[in-house]
Amino acid sequence: MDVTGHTRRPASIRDVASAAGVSYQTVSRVINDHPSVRPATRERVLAAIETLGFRRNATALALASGRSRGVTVLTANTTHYGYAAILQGIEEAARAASYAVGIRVLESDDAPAVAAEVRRAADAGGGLVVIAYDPAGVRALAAVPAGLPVVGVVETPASPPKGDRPWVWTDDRAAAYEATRHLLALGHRTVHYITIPSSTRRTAARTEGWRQALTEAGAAVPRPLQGSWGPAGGYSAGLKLARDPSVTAVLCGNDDLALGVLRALHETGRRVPDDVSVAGFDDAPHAAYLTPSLTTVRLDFTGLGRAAFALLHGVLEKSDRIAPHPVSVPELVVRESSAAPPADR
Amino acid sequence: MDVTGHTRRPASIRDVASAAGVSYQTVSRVINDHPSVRPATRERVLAAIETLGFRRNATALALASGRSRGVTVLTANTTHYGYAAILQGIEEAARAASYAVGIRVLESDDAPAVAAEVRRAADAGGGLVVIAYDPAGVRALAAVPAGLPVVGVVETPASPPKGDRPWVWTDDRAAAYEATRHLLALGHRTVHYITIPSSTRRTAARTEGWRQALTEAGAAVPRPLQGSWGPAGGYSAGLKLARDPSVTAVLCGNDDLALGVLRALHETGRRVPDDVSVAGFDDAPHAAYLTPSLTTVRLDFTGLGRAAFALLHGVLEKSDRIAPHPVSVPELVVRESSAAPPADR
DNA sequence: CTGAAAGCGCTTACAG
DNA sequence: CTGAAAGCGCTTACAG
Repeated sequence: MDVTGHTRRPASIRDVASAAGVSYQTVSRVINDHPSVRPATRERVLAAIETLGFRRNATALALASGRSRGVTVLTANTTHYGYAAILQGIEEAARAASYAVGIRVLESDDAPAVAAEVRRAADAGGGLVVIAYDPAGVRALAAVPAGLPVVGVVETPASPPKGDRPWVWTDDRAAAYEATRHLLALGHRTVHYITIPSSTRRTAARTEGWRQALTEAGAAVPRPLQGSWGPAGGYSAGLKLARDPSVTAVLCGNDDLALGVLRALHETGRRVPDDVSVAGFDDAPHAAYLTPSLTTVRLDFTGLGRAAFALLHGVLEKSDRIAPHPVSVPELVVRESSAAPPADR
Repeated sequence: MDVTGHTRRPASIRDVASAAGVSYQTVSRVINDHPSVRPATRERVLAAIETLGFRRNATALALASGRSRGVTVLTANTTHYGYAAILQGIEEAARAASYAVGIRVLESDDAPAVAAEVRRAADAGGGLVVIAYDPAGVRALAAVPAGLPVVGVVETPASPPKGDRPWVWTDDRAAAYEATRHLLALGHRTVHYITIPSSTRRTAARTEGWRQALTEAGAAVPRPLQGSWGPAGGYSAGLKLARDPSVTAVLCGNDDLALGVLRALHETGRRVPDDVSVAGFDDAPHAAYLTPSLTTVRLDFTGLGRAAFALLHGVLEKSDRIAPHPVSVPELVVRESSAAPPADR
């Protein structure tokens, strides 16, 4: 110790051992809650740990034991609402389980670049959670080498995942189905759809749900418009739709797209919901405060993140029964932006 | 190798050494770009690395060398725009420097809980970036033990930081001053202010800038209203202000607060900007797409995150000259939500 | 230019 | 119940 009270080098189990008058193996037993330690010995060790301010070196633990109590999240984005909320859920659950969480952004969706990022993520040790909502993420999930513990956060898959590589998802099909049904029930002849950027699969679950609702109602199925993740994409898609006077209802892949659509409709003089109804996905924090407030489908991304970590935790700890982590069902939230079409008024 | 082509245990430097017919120290020299290795030897080692798919074990590297090429970000939040953008900037810069980034959320601002989180963050090894925009963050920054490399992302400080514990910040005072001046120049008699949650200092820089602009103009200085980080706080503060017919200009601590204020004014029948002007801070992605589009002050949080990492990198690598990382100056962006007050029309 | 030794701070068998 | 040994995969001096 120097005069400031800080040890130059943190105390190791050997320091604790000599302070407590035991061998360092005994210290190891105490900090690992090994049963076969005499209570008196344990007390002495605990006291030495306290006075020396000992903290077990996580790096040495990882090297010696071969496990690292860490998750790395691989994602193409950290700021869009869905991604950010998933990350929040993962961090929450990881912290509760005393896991460290790392984050690595996939800047490119170029296959070799993605593969390199996956390798670097694996270098951290521990498990992986890959957010596979976009081409980069989908590629990353596919590029994870066998034997590496990984959970994918995916769009609703066409077929269930393999047992050792679990996935989590929200019920995208049901979400889109509900939202479309809501708009049709208001009297709209059809519902136009602006998508978030698609991952690899042409028949995304949301598109399916939307199409199914239209088909069941005998409504025409317009061609979906490709949007982006942010308001700008909704704005430009909205300008296109605004030129078509037959458009009376627009479903948007997320609330930020919807925000852009609202703006585009405003600028082109189409009133919402009087002339056009708009609905989104997510129920992001701002959805309720827009004017008009936004009809949307609430998706529990934070819960999804928690579930992803719980699954990963299960495979890492090889617990027999992985606790089923239900992700809440998408819930339609009707607000001001949806109403009957002009013809019905 | 088994039939699937995956080694059970990853190749170590000893495996590479025996494959290349050299000692493992030589392998260590090659992977560390040590100059004194004969080119022919280097080639053989490189070839063995390639064929065995060797990757240096980061954990062992950290344990043996005592440095870990990692940053842990300590923050009370990961989803609000400013926090998320800072995190994005840190990750970007860290990835470019081949650093791993960890994230740990401060759920409580209770002093012992914060101290515990700081200790756990330190356990990861490497450096720390603490986002000190709120009580939890401010406490965390103060609780970082001496000797641990740390950079604080802070509100504009009253006095400059110590040399070995650098801070970064945006010019909050100038930002608030500019926004307030803009509103006064439009003819408003005064500007009401809704704050984001204050950290410890009563006289936050933004409040100072706002007050200074008012005082210089000889305007009355109303009592600031306490908001939150999200739209809900802006909404309730906005309802209060809407009851006062003398309120014609409102400055909001961030764009999400402004969104809530817009909603409150709409619900109470006060038109923006005809009756009341509203301005925010941040220029978040949605600000330009709101109706009315939002006058705001653009703050470069991503650049701030990059700068924070650059500073940390400097102290970790003990480079003599820490590259000055300029954070761009706040920039007023005038949009539809601000105009002359009703009296002047 | 290259190799043999010691050690980073732990854990995991193996003794007693 | 407790201790002595070997080892996790590297790096850092120290030899030659």
